[in-house]
Amino acid sequence: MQTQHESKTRLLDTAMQVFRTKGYAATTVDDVCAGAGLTKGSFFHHFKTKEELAVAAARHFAEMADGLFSTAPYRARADPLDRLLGYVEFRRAILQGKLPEFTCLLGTMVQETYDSHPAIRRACDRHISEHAATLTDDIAQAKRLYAPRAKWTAESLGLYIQATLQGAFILAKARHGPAVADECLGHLRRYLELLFNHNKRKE
Amino acid sequence: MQTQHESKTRLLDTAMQVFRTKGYAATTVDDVCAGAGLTKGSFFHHFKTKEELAVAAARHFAEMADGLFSTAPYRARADPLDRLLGYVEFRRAILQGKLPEFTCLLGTMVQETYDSHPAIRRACDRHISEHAATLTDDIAQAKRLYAPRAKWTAESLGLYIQATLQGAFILAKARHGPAVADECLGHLRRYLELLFNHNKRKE
DNA sequence: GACAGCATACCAACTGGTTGGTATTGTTCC
DNA sequence: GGAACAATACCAACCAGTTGGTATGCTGTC
Repeated sequence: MQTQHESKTRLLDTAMQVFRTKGYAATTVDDVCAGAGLTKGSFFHHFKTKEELAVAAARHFAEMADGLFSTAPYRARADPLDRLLGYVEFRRAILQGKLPEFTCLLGTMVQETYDSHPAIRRACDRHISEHAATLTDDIAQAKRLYAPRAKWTAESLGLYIQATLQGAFILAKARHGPAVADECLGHLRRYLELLFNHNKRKE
Repeated sequence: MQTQHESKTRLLDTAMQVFRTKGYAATTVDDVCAGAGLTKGSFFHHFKTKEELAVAAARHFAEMADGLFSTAPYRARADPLDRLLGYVEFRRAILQGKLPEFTCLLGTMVQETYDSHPAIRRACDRHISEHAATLTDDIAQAKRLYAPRAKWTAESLGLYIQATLQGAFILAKARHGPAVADECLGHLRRYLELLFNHNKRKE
């Protein structure tokens, strides 16, 4: 009962890590098996194909991220804009770890697979969109309070934030370090502050 | 004389296209050969390894992009901020084509190779940074004119613009269409307008 | 201008190793 | 005893790179 779940979870954890380091195509099933300390026989008992593993890993990653952000301290703040800015700062704080630890599995995989593996593309799309959607409530509330007449939608801003994060990760990979990403998130924060008239707030 | 250059260019053009569609690891040397209408013998005459092809393709891509942007009509505008906003709008206009036509080879390749192929990572890093640097002059001039006291640097804003573009491409791939990317660039434009007090300009 | 000498461009067939996936046989837990 | 899980052994397809060779120039010399 536990072993079954544990083995599958171990495969998914390893897959997440290896996919984020080498990408989908370059990671072999053996890589994942070795990382999880299992053999191929076990692997193909849990997953029909490598593609199925990728789809499951995308879901696994999304669940992990969901747990991380929904319980983060900034979530307790009263003001919706504070929560939104808290999200960005929390993202910045995470940048301290190693590259494969803070980058996004979904963005990494969808780049290679969007044309050749529709199932993976769909999984990545759904989970990115769902994560972006976790921001829309706060954005909508903040908009009502601080920028009620603005023309943009809460949904599009949520996606823009995701895009900036994904792009920041790419630059961090290119530079082999998180410093650029931190600077990018600084600009993102400034954009949000300008959008919501952060300076004039509460005066 | 002509044949030699033409074959190599054809290999590079094909590589650019296939890499952008399937990523680095998933494209085979045979893919590139078939696309270029050549054989492996010819391929390995021009490139020692597949990795060397990737590095050359990155350079090829950067040269192509350089030609495209340096001759674009918006470059002729007198005001530096107009040129900067022109760049963003030009990027939006390009989104009309198919996905492998407007996405960035450098961002795509570096995601998969940053940890396993240092030479490719370095090439991508250099060409992304160089492209970002083509914006810094305009940004610095615009800053002097419209936001002289701002704390951010021209260089970091250029990189932020690149990050946003890269992220917009990822979302476009996930959604299998450029609409999201267009919305993202709308936000990016708004950020630039807010940063440079675009509304109050020339008053 | 013709011919030797040489480098470049290209090709078809092959190789050794890898990879996703399968078949079969235990093993463990209820 | 049977269902879930895991290990070993194996395979056919694939892939980066090699080999050995041909064709096409280009250069200098007489």
